[in-house]
Amino acid sequence: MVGKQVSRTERVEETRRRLLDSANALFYEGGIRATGVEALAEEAGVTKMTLYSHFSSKDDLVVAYLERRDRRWRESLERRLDGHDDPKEKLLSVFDAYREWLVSGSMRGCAYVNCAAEFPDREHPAREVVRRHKAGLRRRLFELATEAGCAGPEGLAENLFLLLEGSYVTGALEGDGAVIWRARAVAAELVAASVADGGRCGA
Amino acid sequence: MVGKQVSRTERVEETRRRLLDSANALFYEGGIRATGVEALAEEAGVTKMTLYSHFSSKDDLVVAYLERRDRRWRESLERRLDGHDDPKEKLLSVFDAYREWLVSGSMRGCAYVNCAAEFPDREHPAREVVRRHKAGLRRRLFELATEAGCAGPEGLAENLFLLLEGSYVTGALEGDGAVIWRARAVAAELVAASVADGGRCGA
DNA sequence: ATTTAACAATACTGGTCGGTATAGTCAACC
DNA sequence: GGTTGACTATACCGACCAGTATTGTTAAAT
Repeated sequence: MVGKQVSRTERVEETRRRLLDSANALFYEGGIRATGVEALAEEAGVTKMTLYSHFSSKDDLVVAYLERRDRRWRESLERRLDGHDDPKEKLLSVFDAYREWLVSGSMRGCAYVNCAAEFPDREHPAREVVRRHKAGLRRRLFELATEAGCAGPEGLAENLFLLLEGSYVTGALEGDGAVIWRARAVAAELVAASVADGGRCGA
Repeated sequence: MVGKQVSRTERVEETRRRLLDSANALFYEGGIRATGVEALAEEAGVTKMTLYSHFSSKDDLVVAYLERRDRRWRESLERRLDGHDDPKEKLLSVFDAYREWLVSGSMRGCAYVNCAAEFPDREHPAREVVRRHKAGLRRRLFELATEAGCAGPEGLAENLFLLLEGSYVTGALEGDGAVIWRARAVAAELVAASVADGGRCGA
């Protein structure tokens, strides 16, 4: 019946984690601009003052939210990739990961595309996170395409990237992740062509 | 030196047009939520009261803005299509139209995707316009694919749709429309394959 | 020439926003 | 066991928001 001793830093980290959890839920589902700091704090079970003792401003929290979401997405993707041996399957399983990521959430689409829609200013700190996220995905696709022995891996990676973006956005708009399967099928054709004919396909 | 006589209905239509012009500029460039009705009215050179005599609410204006933008996009697209005879070129020129539409504006991306990002509620009246817009593009692609004699025109149209969405979003994020050319190149491969092998490509 | 209606000008409502100030509570820490 | 600091509670700030009410003014319509 004795409550476990909790250190101060543990408490701080726990509070910060809850705040970021709330940000992830409310910012993603309801939009960033539409979500007030008051609602954020309440969802996290803390007061606004506590929020501002962890983050210097709402923008600061927005950046932290996007960065953590990016980190979690990468981890989720890598776990998925680890489940495959064939490099071509790995490459295509990115589509499966995206579909599951979309369907398992509230189907609000790409947090980074949404963020760009809400913050037109390209110099906004959040937009830098958006660029990093997209660059990260592109790089990973390029690595996977290279490992799969695809000819013209940059071009192929770029084409797969476009299919991912298009199907993710569309899936979100319609509330149906099935369209990502279609994109995957097209991607499979592109990958096959890239292996077969020396990368003539759009490279 | 005699000012031209202007009828009352002409004046009303002119005012409404200016309001919609302002909405098109400010909503698109700065985002809908971030743009206040006061700023809208000022940009149009009228007062807020006048705005509310033309539109019953901001949402009402948002819907009108999206609908007019959709109408104009369709007209612009059809003009582009009329410049081509070969049905396969017509199909691919949709990509050119999209690229020019993106580059000629303020590179803020798809107004409908942005709208969906700003209004999470799928029942919001603006979201209905978004659905109509996307459905319209899909239908047109299907018609063009059919006219081009592509096998499996529904599947091909869907694939081209995904490439358009992906490249348009990406072009907007990066502020560079060139990526749409890449999507066009992939689309050309898909179209060629669809004509050649009876629609095996992702259909 | 009178009526009518689209407009300007302005002030206002009630609400929400991001962010701050102040005072007090409680448990980990040394 | 006293000190520290993470936290609560609450009130507040100025700014902005969507939308309304009121009172002109002007020019087309009749």
